[in-house]
Amino acid sequence: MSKTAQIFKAMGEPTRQQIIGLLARRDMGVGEIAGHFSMSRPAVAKHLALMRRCGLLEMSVQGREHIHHLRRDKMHEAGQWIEQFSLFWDEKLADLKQIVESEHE
Amino acid sequence: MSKTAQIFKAMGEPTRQQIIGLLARRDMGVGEIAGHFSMSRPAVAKHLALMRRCGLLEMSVQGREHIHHLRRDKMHEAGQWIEQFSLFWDEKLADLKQIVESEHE
DNA sequence: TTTATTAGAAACCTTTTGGTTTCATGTCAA
DNA sequence: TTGACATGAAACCAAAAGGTTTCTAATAAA
Repeated sequence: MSKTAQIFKAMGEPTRQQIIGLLARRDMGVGEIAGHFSMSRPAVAKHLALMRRCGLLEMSVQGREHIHHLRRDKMHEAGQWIEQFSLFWDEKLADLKQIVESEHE
Repeated sequence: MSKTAQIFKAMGEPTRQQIIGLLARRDMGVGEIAGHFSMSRPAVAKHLALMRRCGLLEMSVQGREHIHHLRRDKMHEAGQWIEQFSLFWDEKLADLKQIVESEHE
């Protein structure tokens, strides 16, 4: 599976989207993150592990806390995959069409 | 599940990413799309149905063919969800910090 | 009006996913 | 050093996902 597919899969789940929302504000340990959800801490920990595996999160051990940090650059990478297919190229192709047509005037 | 989560889930699977790649070039019927894969046509049809349900694809019946069309605007919408958390805000917050600090000079 | 083509629907199967509980480990603090 | 705290790991479970085959329904073409 491609790198972007993994990141999209990571972002395509409500709990993980909320985790992104939390970590966008500031870095947090596993316990604090889990505190925002009604599910068990191990459940949240598994989401974090998945997000780490695809590079979306980074972890640093500080004493007994495992601080998680959002890799915004990885999110941006996924965003660029989208833009590759997005409206952008429609416009570029329309421009190109115009250029080619104007050459025949 | 949020709209964007559904779209990310749709884009977070290799086969569906390839389908996006195909439909980015031109609209296609189910059979032609399935022709690009080694799996059965019903399997591909199920992927298409999922992508339609979340609004990523649009279908129009032309005779006995069901033509599928990529909704680039929906992709772009998902892209905007990403940018909301992306590098953008880091810069904005840095700017804001500078403004606040300069007011105390 | 048969026959071939194009596709959706249903039933079924296996693997993955998202959750649980329980247990083990490392770290801080009394 | 003993106990409380923060976390990971493992075993387990139900539901969802991704695939298959078979059957049915339209439409086009002979």
